[in-house]
Amino acid sequence: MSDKTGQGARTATIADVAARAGVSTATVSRALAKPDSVRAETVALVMEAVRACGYTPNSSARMLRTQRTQMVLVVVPSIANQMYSHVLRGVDTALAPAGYGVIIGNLDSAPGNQSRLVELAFARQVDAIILLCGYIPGSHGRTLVEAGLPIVSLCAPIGHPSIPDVCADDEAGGREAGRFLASLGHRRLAYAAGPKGSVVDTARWTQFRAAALAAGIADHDIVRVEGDAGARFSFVSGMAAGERFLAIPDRPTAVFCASDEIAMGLMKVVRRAGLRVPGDVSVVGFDGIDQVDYLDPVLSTMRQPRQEIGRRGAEVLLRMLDGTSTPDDHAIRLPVELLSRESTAPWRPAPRARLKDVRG
Amino acid sequence: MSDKTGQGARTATIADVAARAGVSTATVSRALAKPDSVRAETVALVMEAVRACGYTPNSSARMLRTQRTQMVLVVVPSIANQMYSHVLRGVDTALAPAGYGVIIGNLDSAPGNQSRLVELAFARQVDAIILLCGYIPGSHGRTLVEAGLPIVSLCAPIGHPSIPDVCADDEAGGREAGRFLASLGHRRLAYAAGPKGSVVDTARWTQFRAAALAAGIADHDIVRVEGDAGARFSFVSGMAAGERFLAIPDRPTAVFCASDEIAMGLMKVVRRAGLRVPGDVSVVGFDGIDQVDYLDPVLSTMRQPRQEIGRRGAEVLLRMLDGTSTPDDHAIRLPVELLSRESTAPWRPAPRARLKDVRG
DNA sequence: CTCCAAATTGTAATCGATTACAAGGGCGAC
DNA sequence: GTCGCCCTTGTAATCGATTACAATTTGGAG
Repeated sequence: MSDKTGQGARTATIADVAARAGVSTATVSRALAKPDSVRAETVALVMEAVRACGYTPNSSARMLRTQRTQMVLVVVPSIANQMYSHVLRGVDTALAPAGYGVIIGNLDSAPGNQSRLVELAFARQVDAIILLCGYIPGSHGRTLVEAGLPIVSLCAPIGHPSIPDVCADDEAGGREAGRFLASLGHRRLAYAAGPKGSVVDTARWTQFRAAALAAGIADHDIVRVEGDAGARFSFVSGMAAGERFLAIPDRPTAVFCASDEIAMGLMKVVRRAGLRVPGDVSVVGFDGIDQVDYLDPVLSTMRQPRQEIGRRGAEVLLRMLDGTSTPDDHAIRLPVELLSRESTAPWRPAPRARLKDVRG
Repeated sequence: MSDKTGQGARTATIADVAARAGVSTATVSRALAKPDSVRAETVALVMEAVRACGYTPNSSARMLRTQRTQMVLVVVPSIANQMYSHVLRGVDTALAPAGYGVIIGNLDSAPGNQSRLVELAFARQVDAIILLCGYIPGSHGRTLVEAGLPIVSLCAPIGHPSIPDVCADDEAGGREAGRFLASLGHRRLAYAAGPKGSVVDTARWTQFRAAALAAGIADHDIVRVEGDAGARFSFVSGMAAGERFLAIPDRPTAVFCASDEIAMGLMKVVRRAGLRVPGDVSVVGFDGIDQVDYLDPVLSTMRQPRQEIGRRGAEVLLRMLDGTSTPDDHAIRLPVELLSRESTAPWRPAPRARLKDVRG
């Protein structure tokens, strides 16, 4: 009764396969890894035994022996953010053919999470790391860098000497947004800000402002509107920015937002207040997330090459892993694209006056 | 010159720690795993050595020895879908305290992905599996079930004898939607369908229809509008449904949609055609994803307890893992909640006539 | 026929932890 | 003083693969 024979469907090991095929475990391993080094008939024999046993090599054993896990840790601030899920897809499509899998480290899922990520790296459960969070996670005085694994940072530059950056050209994006709104005839502009001090926010804001100044707009006609400090680039932050925007005395006629979510929040608030988009105020977002297509009006935005960022970043990482990395990899900037859609319109001076004329 | 001393920052092993602390590796292992079984001073000694070496146990070695990876595979149809990212968070919050990590198997990131997932399970790289996809992935004639790991299915019931289901009460949701719209006075209803034949779609549709009939609405006044077959519960499918809805001769005044994304697509199309929501047509979605808050009007919807589904599912799985599972776990249905917001309104018979009266 | 290189396969060490079992030491009871 | 038990620690086997090295076979050249 306590006999376990025949009940525990114990997984087959390489020894089982070897026994069945009448060869040594070394031969089985070779037949699977490099069939060319084994006689064709033997390979066939082994394959047959593999099939018969339903054998799949145990990955823990392989990892231990080879000292490689074929896994990459990807640290994302929030998995619910569309932006990151597209970057992730790009990462995956580049990594999969090279035999690497992805472990997602989601920062927003649990507070104590940071230390779990660090553990993962130090326990050698991954071979390399991709950061989408713009900083280097750490805990208990250790940071991810000290694990000594190859790291690249995507979407937000870190500027660490040993960590290549791959991201969209935020400076160009800000500049282009400034030029675009100015070219539509707007003379008073606002910037709905992201988290103050973040590299990304700074890049977009300074260049936006610079472009506006260059287009002849007065310094005091370019106002920076803060959002909700804690809420980063989110929708709720955009609503807060919207409230502040409405309170500006001589209200700007166009807003450049640090993200699409911010733009959505802001649009919601200003439209509730009775303003028309783009009639009374033009809005431009940043990112190009899918949701902007669902809006009415469809949001004009600076599209980041999300999937491309992921793909390029993964390629850089693969080069670091096989030692063929070049200095060119260290800082890659990918172009953004202005999508002019329905939330922006040329500014007509004194539209109300004209309206009155029509009526009168 | 070929001397490697001092350059390769080789990761410390348990042997290094043991040597430094002047004890055996067994003692180090015990001091870390169950400190109570080791003299306090020895523990202190070991801890000091651990700190000095910067030691973290190698997880591959541990996995091999213990035959457990402390990892769970979660199969999701698309990581970009908000619905799933919230379920994932629920899963993670329940799994993390038990010492389990999550590996996300994203079905939409690569076509050949299915076989990678199966490999993962057979290679014993995970201890258990959570399915969010509503079916059992397989490849090369093997399915995930055959790996012999504990499995639970979330969000969409599979009905497999060895796989517990945890999902929202779709039947109740459909029923409640039907009752709600009827109670608002609507006498002609439409259902914007999800993928035909899927368990989820069937449950929502049949119960919606049943509730409408029970409320005295005629059978021919309840029309099912198909979306885009390939596009599942998505926005584009909703747009297709919207076109078909517009083409209905004696057009219904309210639509119940199989998902929020479908509702968004449909709303976009019908509003483009000049109809007002909720003035001309009321719309109810299903899921309760964040994006519906961003809409104008805010969408009325049946909210699924997303995070709760994930949490409960993970708890069931943990019970299967430690052998304390009960039959009650086999099929769990969580209640949905009707969120009545801005996209639904009572139906006023002949509103145009009344409008004329006011003017006349 | 002999000899050497190439091709093929086997033997056994190895990766780094966990843990069963053995062994040593301390202490109280008799 | 001796015995036995408990507490603590060490020795060595083990998990399941990969791979360096050795051994054997094969085939061709001379």
